[in-house]
Amino acid sequence: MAVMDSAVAREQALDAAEELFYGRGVQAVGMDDIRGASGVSLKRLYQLFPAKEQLVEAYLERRDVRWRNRLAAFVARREDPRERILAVFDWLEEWFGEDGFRGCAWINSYGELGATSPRVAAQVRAHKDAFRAYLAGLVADAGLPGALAGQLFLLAEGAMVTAGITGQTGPAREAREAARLLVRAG
Amino acid sequence: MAVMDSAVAREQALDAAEELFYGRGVQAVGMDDIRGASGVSLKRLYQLFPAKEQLVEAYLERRDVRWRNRLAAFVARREDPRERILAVFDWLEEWFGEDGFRGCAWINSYGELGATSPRVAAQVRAHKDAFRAYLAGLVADAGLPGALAGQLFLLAEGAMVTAGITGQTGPAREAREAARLLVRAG
DNA sequence: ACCGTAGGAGAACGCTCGTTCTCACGTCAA
DNA sequence: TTGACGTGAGAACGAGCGTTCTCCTACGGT
Repeated sequence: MAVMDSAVAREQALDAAEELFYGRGVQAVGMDDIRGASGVSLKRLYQLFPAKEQLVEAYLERRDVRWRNRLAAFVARREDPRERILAVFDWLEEWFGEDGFRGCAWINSYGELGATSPRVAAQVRAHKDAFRAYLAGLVADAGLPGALAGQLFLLAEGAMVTAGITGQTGPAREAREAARLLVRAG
Repeated sequence: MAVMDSAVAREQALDAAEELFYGRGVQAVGMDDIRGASGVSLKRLYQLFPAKEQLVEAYLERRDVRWRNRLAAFVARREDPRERILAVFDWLEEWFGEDGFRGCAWINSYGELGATSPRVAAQVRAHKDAFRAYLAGLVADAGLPGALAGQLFLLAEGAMVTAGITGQTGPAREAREAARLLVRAG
């Protein structure tokens, strides 16, 4: 492969890392697999990410930004504050239906590495906190009681985990219906 | 260690497997760790479980039986059918508060091995199906609409995952409150 | 044109770990 | 007593993989 700008190589490495780590699990993917899929040489990889764990962290961080941006962009298309809350679950359904969907990357990573890598565990907690805070914002904007946010969060987490395990999109609709009832009750 | 009955050795191996696999993750625990913690020699271990994957399967299967029995025994103490539904979440709170709680063993195992071990993935699905069916039974006994079972299931899964990641018991109470509202609405 | 440097390909190193093998010992049947 | 057998302790084997090193090529500045 020809000489390549560092920023480009970094993105290609992260593209490969995301596809492989998410699809097969972190531990099942070697640095050599990343090289093969990205075309970035091992030497370059280790210049950009001095150890595999740092590549994992960078993968989770980039995915976190993208994931939350995609969600927020989808939700922002709705006007009504209560509709926005339900739109979260509509977006989950879209996500669950994508090719290669294999559950929540953070939940999976936590199961794989949470017990052995404090840094990954902290990143998972940060991601989930950010998602919960986002939901709390939507709930506040709709003038609904704060306790609702935690309940919606649990529904969304349950849907992610269940969709990941079963490979079906149905959990998103079930969660949406439960959310609708809770919003109405709130 | 003295000569040991096979059944006893098997239980000791599974005791060690459960403690270590659950506490540290499957991949972070070697067969030698199992030997050290159980006192069962490697030769014996491989007689009882011809490969590590079979030890993992036996661990998940024994834990599945015990987990569901514990839950059912706790719930059965309540008389009122609707109270029984809420008791599921009371039991979750107890479970989350136990020493060494580190989330749902099946969700964690799925994150770790779901992509690489079809047998483990199938066991996770079977466990979750059984839990969902149990909830559906409680819902039917209470004369509530069947759709409620899926919603309660998602709340419970969300609570497990969130309690595992945060190490707190609060998600059980949040899920219980949401369940109470959904039961009342149903 | 020439040299210093960066980069790519891939071999090599060292460690971990699943699995098997060796060997010595104790037990029990004949 | 003897010898076949099962067992425990632990060495050994072989593969996988994170990480580093070697060697060679190509390019950029002077």
